[in-house]
Amino acid sequence: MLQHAEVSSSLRPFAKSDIRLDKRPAAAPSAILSGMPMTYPRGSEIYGEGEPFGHIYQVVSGVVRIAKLLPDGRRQITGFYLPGDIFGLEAGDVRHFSAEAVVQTKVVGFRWQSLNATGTHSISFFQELLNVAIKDLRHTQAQLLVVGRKSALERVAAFLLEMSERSASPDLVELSMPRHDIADYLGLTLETVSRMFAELKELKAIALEGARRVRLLDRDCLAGVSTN
Amino acid sequence: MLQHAEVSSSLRPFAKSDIRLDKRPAAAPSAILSGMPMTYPRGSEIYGEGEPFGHIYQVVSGVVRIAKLLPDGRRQITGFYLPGDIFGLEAGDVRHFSAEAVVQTKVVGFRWQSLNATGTHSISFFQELLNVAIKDLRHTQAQLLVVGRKSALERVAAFLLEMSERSASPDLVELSMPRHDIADYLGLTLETVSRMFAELKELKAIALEGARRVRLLDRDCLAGVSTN
DNA sequence: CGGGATATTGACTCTTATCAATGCCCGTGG
DNA sequence: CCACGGGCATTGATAAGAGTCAATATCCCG
Repeated sequence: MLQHAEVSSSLRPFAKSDIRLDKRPAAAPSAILSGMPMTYPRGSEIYGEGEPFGHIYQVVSGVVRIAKLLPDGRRQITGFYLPGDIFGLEAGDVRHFSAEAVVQTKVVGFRWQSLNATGTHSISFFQELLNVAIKDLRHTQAQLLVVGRKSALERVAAFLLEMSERSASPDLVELSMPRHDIADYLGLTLETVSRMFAELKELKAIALEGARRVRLLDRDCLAGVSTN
Repeated sequence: MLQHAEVSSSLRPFAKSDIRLDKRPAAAPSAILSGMPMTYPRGSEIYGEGEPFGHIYQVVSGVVRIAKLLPDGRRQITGFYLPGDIFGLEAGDVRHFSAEAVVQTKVVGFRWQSLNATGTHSISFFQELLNVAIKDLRHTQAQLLVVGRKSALERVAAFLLEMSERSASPDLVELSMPRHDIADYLGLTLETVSRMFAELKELKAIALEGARRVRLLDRDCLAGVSTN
């Protein structure tokens, strides 16, 4: 196996050797892409803002976050991508956002150039890709409503419901991301996120089984709090 | 002419007769769509959340806002669409957001069903549509950063720079939307928007020539305030 | 040009950010 | 197996920014 000896601690910068090109192609959870899988360690960058645009990706396992930074370090995460999700579409030739692995993550990447070459793919392929982009757009617009118009408690409740809907076990949600990432997704601070978790606990809407494992006790309460 | 006798005041609901189906097809500013133009009076709905998805549109003249409401009336505007812009793409068969004319607005609409019929259009048509969706996605992601992470003053400065870039006369920007719409686009209240305009005036970054006409005096100052 | 919508400004409140201290988990090594 | 250590999370006290309510002022829309 190409497995390297040591995975870095989360503070050391990642070397190229940390990113593993897997030997065998693996079937992706959903069918529209196949390609050479790559494995990224927790916290590593898949691509960065300003880099040339070359590939689009599908998550095989793990979680990816798409984010943008302001010069002073403030960060907004625009979305989390789970197994089966496609990310990395660009309209121009340069990346406008960065993509990072939240935990150790396997993705399959595909050269845009070859996908885009006329003759290689049918109209239905581009219709499918158009659908992916439109759904992503819809999600980002919905998130804009959450961030622009909801209170801190409503945002956290909405986040938990979103993660629950996308989870294999809707009543016991594994949050693979730290509080800081949740905060940067919701436009809050990590302290406020923590306080809102505590408040939802008092409302008996959730129970925490360790910081990253949330049991949803009262989905109706959560939905009411979230103001859908 | 099909012009109806009276256009409503902004509080009365719009009748179907308020929406004018123009007699002659008009060339759209950009080339990928052509169709029957429709004219909507100021404040009227082009489509509403929950309605079936039938058409996509291109703005010919005027301004369109895309918005979503919470049950209690809070509203988030996700974007303003100017002449040449395409809006109204959906992934499913139902509208997730509403579209309204900010001022009297002319659009051309196209049946999605016929656009989407195989054989009617080439791959490059769908590639072009994919580009439209991706650019819209990028814009919404950027707006999420503005709303999630910037201060009120930064948001208003960013808004003015955005409108300036999209304006025919970049130094004298015509804002066709009221303060309330700007607030709902930026995730603020109209009072705060008004105060931030006043603050930018004190900084000599802008001058107001009536509430809807903004002269940009110091673009560098605006860009500095906006923290790009 | 007239009047109702729209915008500005002010006083005060409240939510959330900030700064700071403590606690807890989990992985690591003895 | 347990103790240790370090990132991560929680909790508390205070401050700051934006919201709310309210009273004019101004502007455009017809």
